[in-house]
Amino acid sequence: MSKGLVPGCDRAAPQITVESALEEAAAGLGTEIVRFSRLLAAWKQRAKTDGGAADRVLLARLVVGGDQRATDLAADAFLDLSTVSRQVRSLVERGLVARRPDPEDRRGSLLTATDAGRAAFENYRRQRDAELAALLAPWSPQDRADLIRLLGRLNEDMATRQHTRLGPGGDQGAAVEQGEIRT
Amino acid sequence: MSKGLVPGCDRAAPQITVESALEEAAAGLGTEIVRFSRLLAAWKQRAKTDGGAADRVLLARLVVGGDQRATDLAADAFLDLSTVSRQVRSLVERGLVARRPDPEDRRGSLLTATDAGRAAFENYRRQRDAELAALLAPWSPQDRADLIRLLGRLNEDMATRQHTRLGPGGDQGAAVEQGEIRT
DNA sequence: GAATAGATTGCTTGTACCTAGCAAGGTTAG
DNA sequence: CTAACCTTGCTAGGTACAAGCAATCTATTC
Repeated sequence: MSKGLVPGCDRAAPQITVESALEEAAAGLGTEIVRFSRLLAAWKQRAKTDGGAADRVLLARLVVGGDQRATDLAADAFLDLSTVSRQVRSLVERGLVARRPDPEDRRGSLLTATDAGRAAFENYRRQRDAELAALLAPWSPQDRADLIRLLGRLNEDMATRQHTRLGPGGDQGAAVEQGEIRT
Repeated sequence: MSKGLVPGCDRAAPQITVESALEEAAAGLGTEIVRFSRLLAAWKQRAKTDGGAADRVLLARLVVGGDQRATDLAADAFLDLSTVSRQVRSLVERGLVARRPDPEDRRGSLLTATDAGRAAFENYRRQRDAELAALLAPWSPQDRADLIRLLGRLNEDMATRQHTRLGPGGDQGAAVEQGEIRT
């Protein structure tokens, strides 16, 4: 298609090829993402009985990321602060998370995963990883590595867009470089 | 896990290396999947205002998969039939889906996407793909293709496990052969 | 330098909505 | 009659938005 360089439209031909390839890729990725989303929902539903569900993400952030304030958790998980507040209360009531006064700011508190919380998280993660390992077992090491790398990059890019949309939220690892969004 | 793991060889290292590599990959993938899940939820939340939310999946199935009964939709989406029933009612009330008596079984009805439903779905998909295209624009064609391919394979494997887990009486056949379908 | 009014930040609570499953019903088919 | 298909009532969970309280910061004034 892009070979015939007709004098009248030679400029547009390569452009169109590149763009249509991009659109095709976007459509394909969209298909896979929707499908993946459905599968994830079903998986969550199935794994709901053996413990809480949504607050696991917050617990995980506390275990692997260290003590944090609720605001940081909310920004990290793309959740409203009020939602995090409730989830944290539930976690505290179940003894998985403890509140501790922030020595630097007595308005809020620092959240810590208790030993029980760490154990619960490890238990959950072990089971999850076992299932994933069974899934990945027949894969080639190359494919495994590629999937993780590319999904990681997709996450990075999506998070950047999300944060850009929501404004500057707390962020720990990824240096999001967007201009100041004052006003 | 407890496979052969033959000791005594001059180098048992490769076995161990293989297993630990698999576990490491599973852990890495788990991390990325959890993160991706949160990002997807946030994205859905943000896109909630411009139309329905969850019933889009059912509408999509009807558009790309043709007329179906509610039971088939439920099996395909891993949802309870009652949930599908309600969502279908909503879709019908909004004029996106029409009921039509099944000529072969008057107990239920066949569901069809109306023209408005098709238009709504196309509109949604166009917008979704535009966002994804913007996201993928800086990617190399190789990375794009790889991500789609690997995510597709992950979906295949997960769907297989899901179906086998739900038992053979469930919904075999519906979600298996959707080669060219784009949802 | 101290006091303090106003703005900002951190979190909680009230409310409403959406999604989902389970259980109990109707209705039709075989 | 029994089984298949669908609907409806109830319940539960997760989430956002708005409103509000408490602690801190900033700036102005004396």
